[in-house]
Amino acid sequence: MRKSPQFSQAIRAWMDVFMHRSMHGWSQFAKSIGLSMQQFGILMQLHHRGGCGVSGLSEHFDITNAAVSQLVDKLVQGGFIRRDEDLHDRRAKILNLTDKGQELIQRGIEERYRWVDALAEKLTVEERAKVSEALMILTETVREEGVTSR
Amino acid sequence: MRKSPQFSQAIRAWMDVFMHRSMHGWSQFAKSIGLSMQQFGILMQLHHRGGCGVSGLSEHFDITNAAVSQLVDKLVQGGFIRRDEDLHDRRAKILNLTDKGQELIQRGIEERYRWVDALAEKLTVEERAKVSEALMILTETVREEGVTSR
DNA sequence: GCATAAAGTTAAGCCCGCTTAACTAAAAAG
DNA sequence: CTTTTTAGTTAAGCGGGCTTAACTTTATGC
Repeated sequence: MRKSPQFSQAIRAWMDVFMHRSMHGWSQFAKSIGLSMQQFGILMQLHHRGGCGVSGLSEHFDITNAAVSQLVDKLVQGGFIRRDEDLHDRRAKILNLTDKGQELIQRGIEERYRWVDALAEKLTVEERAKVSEALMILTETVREEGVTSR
Repeated sequence: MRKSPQFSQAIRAWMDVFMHRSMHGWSQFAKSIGLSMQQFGILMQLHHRGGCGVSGLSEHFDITNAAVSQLVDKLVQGGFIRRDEDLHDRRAKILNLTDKGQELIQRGIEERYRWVDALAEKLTVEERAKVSEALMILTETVREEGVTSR
């Protein structure tokens, strides 16, 4: 327990506050546009892993291909995603966000950022600098080291 | 746009990484103990706003009292929460986590913290100090100012 | 080439969450 | 004291997500 209780304390407090806001915010947003969290989750996943097949999603969400296929169906009908052909494997489909899908996610992200920007305005210039540096450190560390924890 | 693009950049990058991990982690955890996200959400809400009535929850989640009542039913049957009497208003119930419920949430939170602790170990001592300070600043700001964003 | 495996879709069926509507019980308003 | 409001529950019914099972189409291994 010598690994800096202060650090643990700090990051846990922040997680509490942040998670709570974000989770609620996302689910409100999804509901506001008439999407379930699962459907929205698929859009999010496509947003930041880029196009992938049905199997990729079913693995990530730990549900069957059939389930994904059905969810995808609704999203295709809604015009949020496209089923593109895979040129190298004619069995496979590559799922991609349409422009409409992209814009939607972008809008959601912007909304989520708003309170954080409001937060920024309460900080002094130095505080902002400190926070920026710290978050960059964290983000880099996660990305580089790929802290899996799984 | 003069309000520090660097700050925005930093916090957005972190949000991306963090949100993704956390959302996924929570839903896996809920599923692993056989609870839906909605049910789990109720437990979470009770966990950190403390006991409250049915109406409080229905307002927060923006669903009807009937829906909450039914969800609560399952959680009561599962032994996660209790319907206590309100001494000042005999119509009302006060919903509280049981010990089992408390432990469950606590365990979930601990699991969520694990990857963040793993992350801490990749940092140098100075980095940890910087990050601690920054997160304390953020958390305090949110809590004090109550940045609502709503 | 032929058997087997893999990617995806479709349909039937189940459970779940949610809503509306009808109801009970208690508090507040007059 | 009666009327109206408020807190909560119950039941019927709808739509959604997920699974299993059966099927089509394309790749792969021998």
